[in-house]
Amino acid sequence: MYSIGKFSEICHIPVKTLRYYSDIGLLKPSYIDPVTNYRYYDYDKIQSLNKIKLLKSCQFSLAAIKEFIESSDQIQWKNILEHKMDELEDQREQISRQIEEMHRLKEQIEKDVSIIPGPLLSECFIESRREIRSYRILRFLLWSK
Amino acid sequence: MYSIGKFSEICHIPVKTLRYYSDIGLLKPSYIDPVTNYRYYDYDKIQSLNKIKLLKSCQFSLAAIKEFIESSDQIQWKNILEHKMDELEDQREQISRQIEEMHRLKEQIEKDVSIIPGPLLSECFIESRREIRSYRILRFLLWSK
DNA sequence: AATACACTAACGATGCGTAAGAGTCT
DNA sequence: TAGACTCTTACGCATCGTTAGTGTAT
Repeated sequence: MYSIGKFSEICHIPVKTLRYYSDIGLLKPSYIDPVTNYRYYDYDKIQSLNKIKLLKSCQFSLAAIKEFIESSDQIQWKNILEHKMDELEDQREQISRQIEEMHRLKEQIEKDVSIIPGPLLSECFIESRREIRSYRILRFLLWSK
Repeated sequence: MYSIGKFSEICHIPVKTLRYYSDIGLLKPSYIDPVTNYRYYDYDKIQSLNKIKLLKSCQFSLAAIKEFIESSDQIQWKNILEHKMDELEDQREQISRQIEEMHRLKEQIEKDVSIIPGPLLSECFIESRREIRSYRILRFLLWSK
């Protein structure tokens, strides 16, 4: 049985996090002293925590992780993993698009920092209801007060 | 001058968001009726909002966006963009790693769902202080109660 | 007795969504 | 006057970090 501090050390996880997991019922201590309320963790809680850390590293929410642990429906697992993988791939694509956008923006800014063109406001207005495409306008948006 | 509802429509942004931006001083209404507290927005606030949306789409926090708008130091901009791009690239890499991990995990689960090996607890313990590499153990962690 | 360790309670951060209840515009 | 619109206040979410004040183990 480890005190919360020892267990925290062993698992490389903040004490506060352990207390939080205890509070939300995600990882309950093996024993809680009824007098002092001190939390104590058994050896096999280490693997429970590892499971949580693994799922967290795959971006599952604590609520989802809790569900998984409580109901270990084997067929669900595959679906869940696949769904999460799709999500992650979407995220990756989106980030790629953001990076591209920033590249273009940076190039524009590097090319002529000094010139601040004044596009028609109506143009801005139109752009506001579509995707923003013109980097002349982008730059304007960024540099105008 | 647009009411908050009209402005929200024009800019395709929730009313609540506008109120929030107003509260934190990110996008102040052009005029606030001192009696009713109704917010009214001028035409040129559209571009201000576009600027915010652009920066938000690049994952800048509202606090950061506020700083940018308030202090338009031209040289800073390049650094900020570059720094943010690095951040985004790190994020993308991390997601890629997560996807890979999940692929392997899924394969393992598909290969033999029924077999739940029991690795030594000491092995788990060792793994807990390094990166988790063994997918035999991973699977164990996932499937054990 | 000193010191490290543990406890609870509560606020902070991020960016709004979602009521609830009341006043205002047209 | 009805109905749509707007206001403020406050809780909720996710995951802890960070005090603050107090009790406990060694």
